[in-house]
Amino acid sequence: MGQVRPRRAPEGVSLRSMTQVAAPKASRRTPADKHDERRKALAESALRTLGELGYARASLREIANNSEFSHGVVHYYFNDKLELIVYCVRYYKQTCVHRYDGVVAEATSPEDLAERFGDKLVETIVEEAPMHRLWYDLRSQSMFEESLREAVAQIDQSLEDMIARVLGRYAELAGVEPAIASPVAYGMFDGIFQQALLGYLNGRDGVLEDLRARVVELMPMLLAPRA
Amino acid sequence: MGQVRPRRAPEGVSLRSMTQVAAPKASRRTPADKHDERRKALAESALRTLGELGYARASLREIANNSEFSHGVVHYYFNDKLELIVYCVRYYKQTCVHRYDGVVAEATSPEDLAERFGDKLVETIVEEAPMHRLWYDLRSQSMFEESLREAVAQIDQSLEDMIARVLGRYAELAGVEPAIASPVAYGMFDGIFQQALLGYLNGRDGVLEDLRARVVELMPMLLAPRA
DNA sequence: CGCGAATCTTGACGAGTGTCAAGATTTATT
DNA sequence: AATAAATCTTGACACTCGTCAAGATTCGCG
Repeated sequence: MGQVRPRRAPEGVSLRSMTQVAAPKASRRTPADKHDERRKALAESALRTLGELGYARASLREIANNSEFSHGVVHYYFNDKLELIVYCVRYYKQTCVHRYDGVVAEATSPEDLAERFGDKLVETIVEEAPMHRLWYDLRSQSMFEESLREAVAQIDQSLEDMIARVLGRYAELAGVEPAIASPVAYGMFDGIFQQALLGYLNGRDGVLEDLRARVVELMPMLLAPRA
Repeated sequence: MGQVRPRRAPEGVSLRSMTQVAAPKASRRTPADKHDERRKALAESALRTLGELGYARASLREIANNSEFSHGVVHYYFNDKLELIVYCVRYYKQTCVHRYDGVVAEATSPEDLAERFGDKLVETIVEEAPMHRLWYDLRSQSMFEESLREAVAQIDQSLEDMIARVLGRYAELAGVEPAIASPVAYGMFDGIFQQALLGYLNGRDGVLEDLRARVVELMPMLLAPRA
């Protein structure tokens, strides 16, 4: 009786599926890969609904309705709602972490980097506002829900690392050291980004231009004075 | 049929109850004041539960259970759950806005002000962490729930004004102008405060000392260089 | 094809939710 | 003290939720 279901990922996201977006072509399609692909497809579909309604208001039925699946299938691929949502946000945040890799690689001067960085920040607000508010929703929920904290802490760390790469390259191009440690830089940028996101969702005019200008204005202040 | 209940505050919080904490002693106790006092008592009680469980998980029954009221009375003083919660957060945030008035008034030097400010920030995390996470919860929810945005925007504005007073006095004591506009300053401080709050709730060591140090380190960077 | 495993659908269960109304109780007023 | 208004309790209604299990369907391999 019971225990009908086959093996499941023991917890969270399998290592392979998190560290590698595209499956290697070596083995054409193992059943384990199929399972992971299905999870991703479900996650991508769920992300739309989650980004629209947020964590608390997005029911599993609503998520399933806006997808090609039925509401029961969720429990086939995820142990519970929390695991689904953590998987979704992790899956999405994977791309966030590398959003500015091009900026870091291609910038030719400090000023150039600052402007490209500001542009990208504005761009992602316009194109992915629902995803970002979902992330802030999840992070806020983690302040109440103990079981969310580990995943949130990991994502936060990877975002901090991303900011550290941007600021590090910026300082390198300027030939100086950053004046502040990366946690501080991340906290600051996250704060003004969140502020801009909220303003954007509120329909306030000028928030995007302001964000861009603030980033460009702020970056030079984060550099140590020349020796 | 229906419509049994007497007059209600048409929406949100009455002006008098928001702008004045203690009722004037002129009229000893008008029935309207009694009504407001009861709302405040209910709000204070609700804030405990809301700070513990957050917006979505705190049911009206749970809120009432942790108070001297029954669950039905909520709808006597508030039109719905949303109105109650907005009232609660507004009620609490009133005190936040003036938390640093003493710091601004008593500081004798820029360094003194920065240290007092850092101390106060640390203090409020330790003493009122549940209230702060409730605020961040509500603000995140406002990204999804249109009807929360006006209240959130007002509170955000009053917090920005508070930061502007702190930074303005700091610059005044230093004899220079601030290098950044107040929205930027608010965004930054809010970001690192939120970061510290999250770390504190995660039980990470050193977050409070870090917050204090970061504020003290950051403040001088927000001043324009001497002319 | 055939058979077992994997996948998916369907329907239900129980718990919990916001809301509301009818009546009990308290308070204020005359 | 009597009457009306204000306040509070109680219990219910209609609904949604996450979860789960039993059965249907599809898939993959011999």
